Amino acid sequence: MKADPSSVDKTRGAGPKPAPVGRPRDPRIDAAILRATAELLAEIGYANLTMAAVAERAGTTKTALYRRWSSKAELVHEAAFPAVPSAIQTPPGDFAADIRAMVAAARDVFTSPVVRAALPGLIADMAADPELNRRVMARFAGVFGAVRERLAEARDRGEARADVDPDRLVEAIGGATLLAMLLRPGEPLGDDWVDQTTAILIHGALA
Amino acid sequence: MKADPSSVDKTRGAGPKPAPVGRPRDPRIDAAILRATAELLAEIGYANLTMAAVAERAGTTKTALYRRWSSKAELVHEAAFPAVPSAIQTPPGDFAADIRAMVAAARDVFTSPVVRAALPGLIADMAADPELNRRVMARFAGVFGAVRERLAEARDRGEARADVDPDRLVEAIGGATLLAMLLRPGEPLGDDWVDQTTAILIHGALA
Amino acid sequence: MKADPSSVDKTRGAGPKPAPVGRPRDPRIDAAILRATAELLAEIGYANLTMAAVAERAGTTKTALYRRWSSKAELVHEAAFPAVPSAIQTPPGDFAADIRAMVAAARDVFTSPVVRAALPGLIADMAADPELNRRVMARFAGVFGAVRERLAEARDRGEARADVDPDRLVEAIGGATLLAMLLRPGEPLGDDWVDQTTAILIHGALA
Amino acid sequence: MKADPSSVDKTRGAGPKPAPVGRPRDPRIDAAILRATAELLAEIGYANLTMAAVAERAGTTKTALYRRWSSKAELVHEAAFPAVPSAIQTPPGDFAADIRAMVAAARDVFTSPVVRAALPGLIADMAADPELNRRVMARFAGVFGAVRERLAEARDRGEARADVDPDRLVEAIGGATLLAMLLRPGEPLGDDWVDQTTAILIHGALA
DNA sequence: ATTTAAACGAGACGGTACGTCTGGTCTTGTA
DNA sequence: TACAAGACCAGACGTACCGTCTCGTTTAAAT
Repeated sequence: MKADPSSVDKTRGAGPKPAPVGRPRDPRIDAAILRATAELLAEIGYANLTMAAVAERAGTTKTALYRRWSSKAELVHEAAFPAVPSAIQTPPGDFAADIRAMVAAARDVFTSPVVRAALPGLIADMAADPELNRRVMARFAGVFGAVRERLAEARDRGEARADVDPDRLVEAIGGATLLAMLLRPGEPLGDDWVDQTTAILIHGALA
Repeated sequence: MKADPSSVDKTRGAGPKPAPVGRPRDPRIDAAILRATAELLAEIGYANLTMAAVAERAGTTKTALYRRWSSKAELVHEAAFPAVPSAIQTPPGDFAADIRAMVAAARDVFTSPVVRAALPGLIADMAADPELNRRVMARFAGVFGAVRERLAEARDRGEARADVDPDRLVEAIGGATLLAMLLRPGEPLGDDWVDQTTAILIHGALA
Repeated sequence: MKADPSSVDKTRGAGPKPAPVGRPRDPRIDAAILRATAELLAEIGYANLTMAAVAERAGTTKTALYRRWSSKAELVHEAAFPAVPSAIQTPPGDFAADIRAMVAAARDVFTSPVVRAALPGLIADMAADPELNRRVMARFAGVFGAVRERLAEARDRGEARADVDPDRLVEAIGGATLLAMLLRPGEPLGDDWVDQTTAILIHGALA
Repeated sequence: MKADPSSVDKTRGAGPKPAPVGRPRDPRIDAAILRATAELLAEIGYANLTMAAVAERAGTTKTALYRRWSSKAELVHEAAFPAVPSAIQTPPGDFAADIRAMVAAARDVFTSPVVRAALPGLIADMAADPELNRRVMARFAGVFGAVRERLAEARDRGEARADVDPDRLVEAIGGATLLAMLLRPGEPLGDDWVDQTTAILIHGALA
């Protein structure tokens, strides 16, 4: 569905020369479109965002948008997740701190104004378009890998329970954050929320 | 937003008599619409479902739909959640069993074909419409209350940790299930998935 | 290509009852669209006329236009030729006067501001769409018949040459007028033009 | 409007030397474009002809087209009328034969497959663009002059009626042919058509 | 041999109209 | 009053084409 994969794998070493022919795309237009999309998402939300409005605010035209992204969903997911943190920013050696950092990181990503505005609509589009689903998920591959890695290290140190499946852990962290965001439209998730959620994920609900 | 509350609480005793005048609604039409909506959701998904198509399959017209539901979202959420289990179906006294039952119940609700097809679109609409959000959430009030109740009982018995916030627990259970459903389009969530998720929520990730 | 033939043959006696069901079309909208089209043709010409602009001026929407006419060309031909004179307005018995009347009538039709603006574009569309061609020509069937009739009468009286083919006569009258209109953008065709053209058609160029 | 007049009057002696510097144009490209335009006109018509398609078939690019012709209409009129006969091919001294030759010449020009396909669209564009109108008409200046000349000679010999205006005669000949072509899409105009039309223009319709 | 200026292939760009689709409302005639 | 049917408003959709512009490359003539 991607109109042009070049923006994804610009420097994919498929050959010695990609031989770019014809007028090159204006990178300022790419940036202006993404910025306009992010602004409009925060201002009017996903449902009210139109390609024409994005084009107008970016100072370009619909044609230029569709040359780069094949649909509103493709554009939005790139504008909403320009960079997903692929590494956990805490020193290793303390698994409890790792989990808290993961929860906080998930909270930070999901409650940014742009993501809050984009994600519900994106979820709907992803459910209807497997290819889009795959592409969005690819953005989070780094996070998933980092969780998996920290969990393996903690297990080696004897810090983590052996029966904890990394995918289940990701689902629990990400799912709790996602649902909390959806249930509290407009309200932030404070550090106390992070603490409470972390407590359950670390010690469980049982005494 | 509800066009007519009568289909929800037909005999709400607000007064002595609502004085029904004119031709009464044909209840077969209500049923046909809901059935057509559920079928189409499973077949073509939320985004491709149109009110006109629902009307056609139900053998009626758009007018009849809008007389009963004020919007596509209102119709779909009623077709997708005809009945949400409001009580936990396990005998009390075993909090671990309670949690597993909750996870399994969430899994059962979220992975039914109709809910799978409807929920992503509903999430998008709910994010844009607080009133709809409120109405859908009301359907789950019973579940939330049940979780809260069981947790309180378990805490009284000393079975549950005192610092477990019931809202966080609901978010973790529902969120993990929701995200798992979204991440595995078309694939079921088996009993092993329930077991693994339950393990984390009961004992936590730490050794 | 006609979106709905009902506006053409509203009372075609195909059966005892057409049984009109559903909300009927608002005839004021038909009139407003045709009026807006004629106005815009005269103001900005065929090429610059857009369906959206017609809809806006008519106080309605594009949907309503396309429900009635399947394309810009279909709409314009109906707006440009609301009524083509189907009879010659001179007393019979003088074939020279008949021809002059025909030339003057052709001049009147072709040099009206709306027809002047519409015809060039219509000619282009007709060449690309045989069905449209047929429909436009049908509007002139009455004129053609009238010419044929007057010619036959004149021949019976011995006034007209026996070898004059009626189709050739129509082509000469209409063609000369059409070309004169095309060659003089914006300029009128006066009575002297009618006299000169009539002279050739009556007496020929030879002495 | 002409992008570059060089293709029309390459050696216009406006100055001592135009001093052609830089890479000269490839004349094979001029030819290929005109041939591709003529072919596509005959195949898909004026409305469906796009500059991109012409470029592709000619094995070149849009840039090369616009370097030579400033618009689709400019290109088409040059492809459709590569050469208009500027003189009448009959021996002088017989005005009736002159007229028949003019009618036949008009028929030959207007019914060639390329002109048939191009003219309706050109008429539309000419009506909207006076400059284009002027340029196309200039191609027919020779024909007009020839008619005028023959008419003057015939009048001097006493063969032609004195009140015949040459412009009216041109309009009658050209107009009748144009309209006949438009009214018979795809059908040829035979010699009998020429005879019948000539008869009216020579002797008139009156007995 | 080098410079220069324009032609060339390729394709992005702004602009604009197209005809379609959907959501949700309104207006008929009939039951 | 419900109902079937379908017209209505409003507005986004994605496509297509026009004519311009900007690259990097090639080709001749002038230096």
